[in-house]
Amino acid sequence: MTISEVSKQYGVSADTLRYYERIGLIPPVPRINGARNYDASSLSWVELVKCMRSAGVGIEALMEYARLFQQGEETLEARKALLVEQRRQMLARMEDMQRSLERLNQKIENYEQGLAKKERELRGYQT
Amino acid sequence: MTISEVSKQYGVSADTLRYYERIGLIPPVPRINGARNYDASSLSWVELVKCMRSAGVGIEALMEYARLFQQGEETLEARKALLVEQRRQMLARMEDMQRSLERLNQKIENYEQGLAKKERELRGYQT
DNA sequence: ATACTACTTGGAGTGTGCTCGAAGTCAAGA
DNA sequence: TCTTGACTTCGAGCACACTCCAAGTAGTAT
Repeated sequence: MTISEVSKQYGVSADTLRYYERIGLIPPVPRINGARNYDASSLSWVELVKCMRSAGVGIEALMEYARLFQQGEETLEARKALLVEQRRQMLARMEDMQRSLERLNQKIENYEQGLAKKERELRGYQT
Repeated sequence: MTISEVSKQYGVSADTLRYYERIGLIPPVPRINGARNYDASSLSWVELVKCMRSAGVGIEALMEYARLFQQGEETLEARKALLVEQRRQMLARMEDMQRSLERLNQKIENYEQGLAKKERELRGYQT
């Protein structure tokens, strides 16, 4: 799969795909005549990175994960610990957002009440 | 309330508080001898902005909200529409995170199984 | 052979959101 | 009166995560 095909398929720009590989966030993608040829393994990396990035996981953590991965089996524990820590942070962010969402809902409700009140007043003038 | 007190209370740096006011994200804070003296109204702005920023609402949207607010009652509808749109985006982000979280949970579970298997193998060698 | 297209690398540039430094003002305490 | 400390403004600088550009190469179609 060429880089532009991957770009379309996953909604990640070719520049970003090259960037991710360059900084070691995705392990080296196999080449044909120098051009990237994404295989199943590379694609699963792309998918993972896209998924984690969209959930707010930092580049730094994903770099570390890819680095550990390429060091082999002895890093299984460390990788798991990294993922668990990222999950903890993700949950914290989600709880934060939940609170903000409730606050936002409350605010919108206030506006609805305010607007309804205003409308009643206007009707009062008209009728 | 002085800027440093607000900073401590809300966990937002004084620089950031000045920045928010400067770009119009928080309406002008009353002064005493030139120094900011946060009143209840300013504090509620700080709290709102902190809450929304932490949930990923962009500076641009909050600037627009503050701008509308300062234009008075005729912008009630527009303000509500803005909040509703931000809620929509916030929900979308949360759903995205939910999916990522599930993916992460699955991945962690895989590691747990892999590690358990490895441990069984090791025990096998030992006993 | 020539042109076209899609790819390559390396490095510089961009947008967002702060964060810091310099130079100055003001009120309180020694 | 002098110093100390907290504040002020303005503008520059920084971190993160891309995004773009220039110059070059390799396979394909005419």
